[in-house]
Amino acid sequence: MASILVIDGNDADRLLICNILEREDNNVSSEPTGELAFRRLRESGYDLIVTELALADMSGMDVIDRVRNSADLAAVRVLVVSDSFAPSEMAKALENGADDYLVKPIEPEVLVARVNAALRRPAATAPDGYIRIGPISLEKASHMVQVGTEEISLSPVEFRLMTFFMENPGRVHDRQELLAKVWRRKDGICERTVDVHVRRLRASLEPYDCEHMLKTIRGFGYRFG
Amino acid sequence: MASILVIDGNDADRLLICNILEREDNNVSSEPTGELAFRRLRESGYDLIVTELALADMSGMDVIDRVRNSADLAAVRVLVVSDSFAPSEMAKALENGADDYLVKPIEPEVLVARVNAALRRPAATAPDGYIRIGPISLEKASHMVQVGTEEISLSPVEFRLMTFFMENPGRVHDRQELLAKVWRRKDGICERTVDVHVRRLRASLEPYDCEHMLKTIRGFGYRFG
DNA sequence: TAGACTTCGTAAAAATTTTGTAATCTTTAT
DNA sequence: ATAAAGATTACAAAATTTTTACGAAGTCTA
Repeated sequence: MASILVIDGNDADRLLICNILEREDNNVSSEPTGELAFRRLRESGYDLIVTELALADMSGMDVIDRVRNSADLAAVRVLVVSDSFAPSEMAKALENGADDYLVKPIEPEVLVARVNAALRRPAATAPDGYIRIGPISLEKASHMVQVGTEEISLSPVEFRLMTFFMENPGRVHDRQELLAKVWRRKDGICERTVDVHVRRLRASLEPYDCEHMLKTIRGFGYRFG
Repeated sequence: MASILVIDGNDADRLLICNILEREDNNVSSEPTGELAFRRLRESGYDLIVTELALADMSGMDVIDRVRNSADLAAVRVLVVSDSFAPSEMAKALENGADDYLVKPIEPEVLVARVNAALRRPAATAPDGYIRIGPISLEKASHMVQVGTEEISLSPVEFRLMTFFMENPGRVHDRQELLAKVWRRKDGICERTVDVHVRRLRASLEPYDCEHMLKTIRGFGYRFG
């Protein structure tokens, strides 16, 4: 179940969109204007925003910009809905960082498919590579990992492993996959090595009671999140 | 500059797509059939594939599946192009892991915008394998089973058994069938073992009053749903 | 450049969980 | 009431993961 925020000044459209998404078991809220929407975004976390392009107080383009330029909203997907099918407008929205662009009238099946596709994709990381999951935040550029407000120091392999987990949270990764994606080699390293590094990562998280975020899925591998 | 592979049996369309993408400074190759395309994929790396849905030797859907199920092609984006605008077809393609779905005739500006957007985003992932029956939901990707809102933890065999039941609900399965499909062996294990595992599964569901979903069909086997 | 320190992969012991079976109750159908 | 089928329980072997330890290789510093 995903948290979705719908922004549309047109009451009928807004309700329609909300209804469709609620039927799919999502946690849906909605606002008619950009300002109200951002107030809501500040209060609680959302996975995805569906926004009309022509809002009363700002353009959907502004919504994209503000979301994409805010580090803690980097993971939020933005779907733009527009009355007009103008290729140049679509191009601009997508270039600015929208995840998709739909044209009204809304086809329920299409909306659902596009929303789910956007949600299924791994979360985009901000340009500076800032990722945040729960109390843990990681910045690729500065090679920094924080738990809560404290910085923890990780070795190179540990950092890459942590990055991989944070970029792909919530799914199981078997040891082979981790060796391939984190160690960048399919063979030559024994699988137990992964265990040891997971152990070391957990040890780093332990002082902050976060070691439970790295779960063992017996018989398969590990899952973070 | 991105490496792009265009797959389309229709020569005119294929050339058109190639032309549009080449104008954008991409490194474009093309093939008319799926087999030739995969031979090429094996030889050199690509960032993105644009494939027609109806190929001569395989469906575009097969292209998606093969790409998504191959670890070394995980980062490749797949854009599907189709003659027909059928919401259900689009939904299926996106669900299977396509990154986007375009409808012919191709609008150059739209194609370019969609391609660039797909390249900018992280690649879509293989389908989740999310199943939901009544209050129970199961997600293969995360290896997670929830009853209502609570996560329950299952052992490997229990998870496989649960998955099998949820993928084949409402049907009776005799013990031989379960041993063959869940245990992947026809012999060597006594039938009573199934009983024990069913018991364990029920025990996990019991706290949520869901054990009745796993019914005993006396003389035949078990049925879930 | 030597020495101190860190990191990394492996191996092996220890701890833990899983799993198949057998033995013993319970239930059901006739 | 009785036999057949299923449910429970307990248990020990097997499989898997965790933890510890260690030497080689790489880095940094003085």
